[in-house]
Amino acid sequence: MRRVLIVDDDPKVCETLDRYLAHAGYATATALDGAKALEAARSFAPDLIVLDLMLPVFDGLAVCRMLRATSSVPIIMLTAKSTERDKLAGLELGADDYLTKPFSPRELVARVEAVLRRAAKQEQSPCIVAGALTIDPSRCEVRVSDELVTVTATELRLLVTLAKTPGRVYRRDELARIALGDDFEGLDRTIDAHIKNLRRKVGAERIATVFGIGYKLVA
Amino acid sequence: MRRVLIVDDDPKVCETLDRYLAHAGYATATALDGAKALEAARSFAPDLIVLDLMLPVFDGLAVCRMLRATSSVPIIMLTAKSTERDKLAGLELGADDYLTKPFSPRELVARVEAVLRRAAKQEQSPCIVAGALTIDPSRCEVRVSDELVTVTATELRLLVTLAKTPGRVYRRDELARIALGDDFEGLDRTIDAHIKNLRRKVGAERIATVFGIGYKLVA
DNA sequence: CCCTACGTTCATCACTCCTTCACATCTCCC
DNA sequence: GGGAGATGTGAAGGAGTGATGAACGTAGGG
Repeated sequence: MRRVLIVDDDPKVCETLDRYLAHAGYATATALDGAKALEAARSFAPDLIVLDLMLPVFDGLAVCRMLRATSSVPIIMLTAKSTERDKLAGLELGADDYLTKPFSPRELVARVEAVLRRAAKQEQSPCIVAGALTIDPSRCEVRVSDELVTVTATELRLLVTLAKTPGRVYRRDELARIALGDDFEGLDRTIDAHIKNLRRKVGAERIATVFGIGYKLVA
Repeated sequence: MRRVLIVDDDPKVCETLDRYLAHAGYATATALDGAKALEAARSFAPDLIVLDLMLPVFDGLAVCRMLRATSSVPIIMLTAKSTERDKLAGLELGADDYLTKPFSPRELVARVEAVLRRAAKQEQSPCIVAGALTIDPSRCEVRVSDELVTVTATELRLLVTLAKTPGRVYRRDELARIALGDDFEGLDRTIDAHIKNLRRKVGAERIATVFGIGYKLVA
């Protein structure tokens, strides 16, 4: 369940938004001023923050700036001022969206969903890129110069290990421990077999043998 | 035909609005106080509610709040007070629009149509499209190249999960947690059974098995 | 109350792919 | 260049994984 932190100095507004978001299936927390907001951002670890511009202690812009210093959590700013200038200032500081009061809570829910959807799309790219190789563990896919090749789960783990530090030499027992599990009891030659299969799929020239030691990915 | 519930403590106002809305082609019902309004909201199942702020038994804000706890039916608030503050309170509580008395009945009809148009637009948008698949969770419908297929609630949740990020591989336990609930204690093989049924309905080629890991929707 | 639809489980079959082996090939060192 | 050891490779076996149809239990509706 996605978590939303609501920051507004008006308890009534907090309560209303809280109820709407909870009803829409979100886990929620509220904070009434900037200091509490920063604390809650740490302790509650929200997936998204709804942040009012006018706040006691620290104002919304300050909170936004401080959050952005350490985190990239999506932020939706609420503001009573509707001039272009304010919109710009909010967006420049890293808000993902903003809403001008008054607004219907339903619209907020829609924005929250839109922003989370956008964020989720961005987040799904912990692809490992090494030369012509692009490895996407979350999709279990490997691309060689944009050509899609299918690899098995074991081959993928092996390739990811090698690709995280291209050029570094891994001994067979290291590779076995990482790709086949700490408790692997088989022969080192098993790794050879997997390397053979990987070479056939990604191109033999990309995986180098270091005689007497192990294998490495060519940089 | 769209259904509109009119809530006002003044029978004359009710009658006037009723006549105008009926003439504009709406099915109507009226309620004279907050309690009757809540009951009518259940029994009449309106597509939209016109709600006066000043009411006996429960006032308009209370009614709005109670309705919103369980429903997202569009609400237009009527009020004699015209200060910004009241506008804010109404919108924050979930009204979709508001009208300050006195107003012309014709204007109300226009607002009703605008709000219903907006609501219709929002409602039809959460379709998830992935390749030839179109999934409409709110209608529990799935289309495969415009061919309508019926799926069960569980199959739908499973398909929605997969379709939100096509290509991403989901482990069985992830799918079970999302589609069957956090507290699901059953076997992973249950997912297999649902996947089998889904494949039969949407086409086996659209759901790929990732050996040793789980399933994914082909992009 | 029965019936239907659905979710879950089980047993069985089919398949993938990990592992091993045997032999060929290569590297290094003498 | 020759030998010993290390690595490459194709094939085969088998453990583990997935697919499938049927059976069971249950909840909801007529």
